[in-house]
Amino acid sequence: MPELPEVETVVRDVRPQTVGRTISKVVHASAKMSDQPRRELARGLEGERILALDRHGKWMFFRLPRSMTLVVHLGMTGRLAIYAADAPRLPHTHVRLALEDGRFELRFCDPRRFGEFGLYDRSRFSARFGAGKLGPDARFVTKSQLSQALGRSGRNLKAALLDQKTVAGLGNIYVDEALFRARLSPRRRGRDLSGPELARLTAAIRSVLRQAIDRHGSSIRDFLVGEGTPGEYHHYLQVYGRGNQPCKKCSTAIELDRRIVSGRASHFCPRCQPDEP
DNA sequence: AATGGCCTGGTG
DNA sequence: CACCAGGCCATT
Repeated sequence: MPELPEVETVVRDVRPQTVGRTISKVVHASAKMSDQPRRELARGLEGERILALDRHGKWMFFRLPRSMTLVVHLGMTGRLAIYAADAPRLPHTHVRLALEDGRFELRFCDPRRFGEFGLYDRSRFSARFGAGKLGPDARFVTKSQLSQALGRSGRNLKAALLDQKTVAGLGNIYVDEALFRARLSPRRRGRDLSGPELARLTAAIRSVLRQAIDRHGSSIRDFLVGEGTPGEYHHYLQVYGRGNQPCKKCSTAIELDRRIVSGRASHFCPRCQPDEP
């Protein structure tokens, strides 16, 4: 569930407390979380200064010296935050990194373990995240980038936009919200969109993400930031999670369809988002 | 391009 | 007890 706005919220929370600081000790790293044992993480991280924290889509990249990168993905249930070293630990806290004199720790907690916490060198990083692996970041995607990515796709919009190679950062919530705002059916094919429709989709993606970031993301289920402050954007969702409820624009019942992308719930207004242009 | 598996907490 | 949440990768 953490999508781009939630990850951006975490980045803004964690960045001032990590960038420029040194990782003094890998206090704990659970074996089940990654294929890298604690001693391997310790060898790569201890004594290193965090040079920058970047985000691309839902991925977080802590830049370290010598082209090393600490990669963090929150999966569905991941949480990343700074805590006092003596603060009680959440269940399923898989990694704890002591910073500077050890009074504070960066902790990674992930009950469902869909997330990732791993150290990459330059070659492993580019093999995984290099050219063509991730699409442009959704926050500032342009119409021409979307046109490039969708222009020849025979898949429907819902599937194409969920694919991180098309555009990076959208998940089930914000795809449904962006399509509603763009008045496009999730069943439409990418290659069938007109110029004005592509422009609408571009603007919808950017504006829904900007507004969600302004509200610190959506806190449905278990997403919380830092000390546990919830985001507020779930109060502004127009279609996600509103199956059978009236559309906020036209009062038609919002549809919930699991066949558009199998296994995924798609929420949309059949009147505001018609299948034919 | 479509599907299954990973994983576990919460709900009916 | 069955099922659902779902991002991402591997497989078909």
